[in-house]
Amino acid sequence: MPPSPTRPQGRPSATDHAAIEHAAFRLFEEQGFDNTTMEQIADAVGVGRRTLFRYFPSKNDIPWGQFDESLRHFREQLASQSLDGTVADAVHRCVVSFNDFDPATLAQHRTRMTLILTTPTLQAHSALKYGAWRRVIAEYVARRTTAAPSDPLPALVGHVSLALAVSSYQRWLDHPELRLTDVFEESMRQLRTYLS
Amino acid sequence: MPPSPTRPQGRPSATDHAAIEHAAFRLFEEQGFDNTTMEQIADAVGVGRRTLFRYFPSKNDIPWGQFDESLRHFREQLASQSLDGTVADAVHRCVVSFNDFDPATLAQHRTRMTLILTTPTLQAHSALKYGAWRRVIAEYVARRTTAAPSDPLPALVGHVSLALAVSSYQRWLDHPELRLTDVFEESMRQLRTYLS
DNA sequence: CACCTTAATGGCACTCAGCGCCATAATGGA
DNA sequence: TCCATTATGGCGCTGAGTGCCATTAAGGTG
Repeated sequence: MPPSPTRPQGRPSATDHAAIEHAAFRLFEEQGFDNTTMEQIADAVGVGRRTLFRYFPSKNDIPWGQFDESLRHFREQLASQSLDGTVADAVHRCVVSFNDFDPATLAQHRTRMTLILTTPTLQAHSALKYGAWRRVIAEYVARRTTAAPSDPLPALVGHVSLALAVSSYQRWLDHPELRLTDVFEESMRQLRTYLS
Repeated sequence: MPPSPTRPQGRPSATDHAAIEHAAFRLFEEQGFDNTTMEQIADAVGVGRRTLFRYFPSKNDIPWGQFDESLRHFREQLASQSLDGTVADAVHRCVVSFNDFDPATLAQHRTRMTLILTTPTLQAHSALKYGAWRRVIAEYVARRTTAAPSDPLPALVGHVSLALAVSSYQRWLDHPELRLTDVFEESMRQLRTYLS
């Protein structure tokens, strides 16, 4: 027997993250995020409201999809950076690559980010998501600089990297003709110019 | 008759922002922010729950006090900057001065910021407050650089200034012996070093 | 086939933030 | 005394989120 994708045991799942996301985004687009209730999403998926909360800890987390898992990749990519260049270059490379999406999924990503960046409720929630992202960077910088725990640099780099990323995204959403990674590079250049 | 502080007319207020803040902070400290209900605060103030929502649009806004009003000062101070220096210097000066508090109110300010920066619920809500703060900076930069509305620099400067401010605050909260304005300066120096 | 274990579902009831509605209270003025 | 003005606060509702628990749908074992 081939060790088939073992269905462990127990009652099979009635849905999955992708199906919920799909139904939810359709409703968000039709009625807006705040006007869509978890009950409506549950009905659209064909599942109980209670079950939704087992897949996403909150309604605000639905637009973020598998963000938390993607942080693991981000962490690993940072860890595998060569130690030759500067810390700033390594961080910048990984931040850009973290946001370099397959053209096939780009449209979906644009929809996602538009929702997140234009809905106040989600703007607020994103602070928590961003916090986890910043922490990944801060941990890397701390390791690379063998900084004391109280060294302010790691946290600062996390915050500034986020600042660059979010303002790049805002520009990218306004200008669909630009490539996201190019916008990142341009923002970085602008910041360097501004500060000198 | 001296034009006495005209009490306009109508039923007098039963409380004010300061009294609510005071009662709320006491409860937040005793039980934590999330475990404190609006009803408890209302009882402590001696006022109806419904009335609280006329003074603060949400529970999350209570720790921010009169932040929205202070943005007006911030805007005016930026507007009154000399045009001699660089935009970066003007922004930096105003950001530092915005966070230069009277020693008498410093302890209160530290309590406030500790609460905001360590409570996840409030971290999330702060994104909305920060957004308004960033907009003030972005508007100033746009004016000073006569930027096209699509110019990315104003938004970028807003984001990066915020990044500096928040990481400075985190450091200041960890190190009570430091002066907040000094921490700002140090963060700015560190950023310049990091990027060059 | 009956039975057990495992794991997911989903209903129910509850708390709490927030909001719309509106009757009521407390003031100054005519 | 009556009126206009303005704040209060009670009531009832919606909707997110949670704890609890009975139920369902598998796989495995004798």
